[in-house]
Amino acid sequence: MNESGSKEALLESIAIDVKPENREDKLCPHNSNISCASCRLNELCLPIALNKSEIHQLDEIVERNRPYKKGDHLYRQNDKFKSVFAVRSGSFKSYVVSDSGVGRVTGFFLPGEIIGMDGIASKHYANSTQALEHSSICEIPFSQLEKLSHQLPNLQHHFFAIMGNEIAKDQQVHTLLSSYTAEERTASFLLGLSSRYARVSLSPVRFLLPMTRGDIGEYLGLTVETVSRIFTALQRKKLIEVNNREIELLDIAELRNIIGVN
Amino acid sequence: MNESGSKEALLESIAIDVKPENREDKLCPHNSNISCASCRLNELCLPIALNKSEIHQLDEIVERNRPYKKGDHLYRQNDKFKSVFAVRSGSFKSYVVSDSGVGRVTGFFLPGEIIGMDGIASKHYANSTQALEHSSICEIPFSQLEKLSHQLPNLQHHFFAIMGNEIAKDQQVHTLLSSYTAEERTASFLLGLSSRYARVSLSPVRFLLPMTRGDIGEYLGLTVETVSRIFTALQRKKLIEVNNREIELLDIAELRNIIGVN
DNA sequence: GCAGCAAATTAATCTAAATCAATATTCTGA
DNA sequence: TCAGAATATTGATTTAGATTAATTTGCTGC
Repeated sequence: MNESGSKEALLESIAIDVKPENREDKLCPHNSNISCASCRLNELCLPIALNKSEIHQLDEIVERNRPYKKGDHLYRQNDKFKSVFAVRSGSFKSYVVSDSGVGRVTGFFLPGEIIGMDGIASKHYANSTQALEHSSICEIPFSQLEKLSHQLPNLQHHFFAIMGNEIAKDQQVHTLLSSYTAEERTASFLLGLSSRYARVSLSPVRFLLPMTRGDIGEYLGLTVETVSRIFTALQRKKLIEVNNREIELLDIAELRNIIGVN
Repeated sequence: MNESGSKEALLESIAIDVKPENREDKLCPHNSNISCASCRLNELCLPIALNKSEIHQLDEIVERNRPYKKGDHLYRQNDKFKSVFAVRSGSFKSYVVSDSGVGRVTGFFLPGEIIGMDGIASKHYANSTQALEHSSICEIPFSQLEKLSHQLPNLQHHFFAIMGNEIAKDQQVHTLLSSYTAEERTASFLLGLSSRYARVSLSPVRFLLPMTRGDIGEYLGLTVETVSRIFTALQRKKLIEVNNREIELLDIAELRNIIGVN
């Protein structure tokens, strides 16, 4: 409820270039020769709470694939479940296509976040996931992750936490979709992105949207037109500054106010 | 689609046994002296995939609390996370109350289902959960479950699966809320309940709703009035028969058709 | 460098579901 | 057993956001 206030401190301290080419460099090179031990995301990705030797063991099972181009699929709906994935750089979206052909975006993934947990139970991925931009991934074969979790209580504990976090997050989205207005959804979405960027040491007030208005609309249960209109309205109210994919949050307090969090 | 006739009416309080001759079971479903090994839900609850001795170990850590009366809370939003819970009989709802006082239902739980996983990551429950009727619960202290999971790979594997299932399910709800009409949501909700009742060997075509129209509306992102109207409309179309809390699904194929699943 | 297409904006209508309002039914507890 | 409260239904009206349509902007590959 009101335990969300701690993010504020980060706001001014970090000012980071948003030009794509620099962003990638800063975040995580597409270079595959990095190890978990040296990865700058290791404080928020799987290695968190593991010690040196444990990280080394994790390292052994992680596969660092070639980079993915925009639009490349990590996996498709109904593919056999094999791995979960940690975003190393770039971003991804998950979506389902219904029989009627209408696609709906079910999630966006930024660096340090884990993709593919929806396939664990049924042994088949429940959605398709593709890169929104040039991106790189660490692939973690799930059976090996399970085996290793069994040896490393810290890893088991942490993976339970990651899954629990996903569940809690999904339930927040449930509330958002079942009771928020278009403006509230949009404000909440922008604030959510903001703190996720802050988490990877990028500016929480100025960032590039890796997804289209259409993607945002599908995710939030709105149409493209509505998303666009709300962006314009928020800009008119001086709460944000939009320039195509570039977003600046001008008044975070007031954005929070819109969704009733103070 | 029709359930085996040999199973007793486990939960007569919430569902109607269509075959009265099968009501030979004298065991009170709220009886606390049952063990996991003898629990009729053990094929779909935590003990699944465990062997005799493993089930015994699980049994050791399960606390079988006194029954809960309608309205009793299992826990409240922001309580310190301690346990997950398996529904033994009855039913529960989870809900969050926003600052503005508007409550939203985030989930319903039937026998054999696990409650409380939203608290694992943050160590505090993200919602409140209360009994919808006289119900009983198995409480599983999470730290002990973790410890035991570490000893029993089967249990670890299964709990990962339970969490993965929750994630997959939440994402289906995301799609439902972001793109389905009121009628589609309602049909999907009824079909969902139907298969969950089937899972515990209750009739998938005739059951009692343990929740109010208001609860359903909050869960589906609709108002009470809309839920009521849709029920009436579905009844007029001869797809269901409603009598206050009693529901009969008359044409499952056509209900499926509404949500585009054939 | 620009043709062609994808993405985004803006405006005018339309509509599904919300809101408002009144009544009916069912449950609960003294 | 009955009074009051909670729950449910039904109808009239309103409205937020969808739909339709047209235009503008940006981006990609030749």
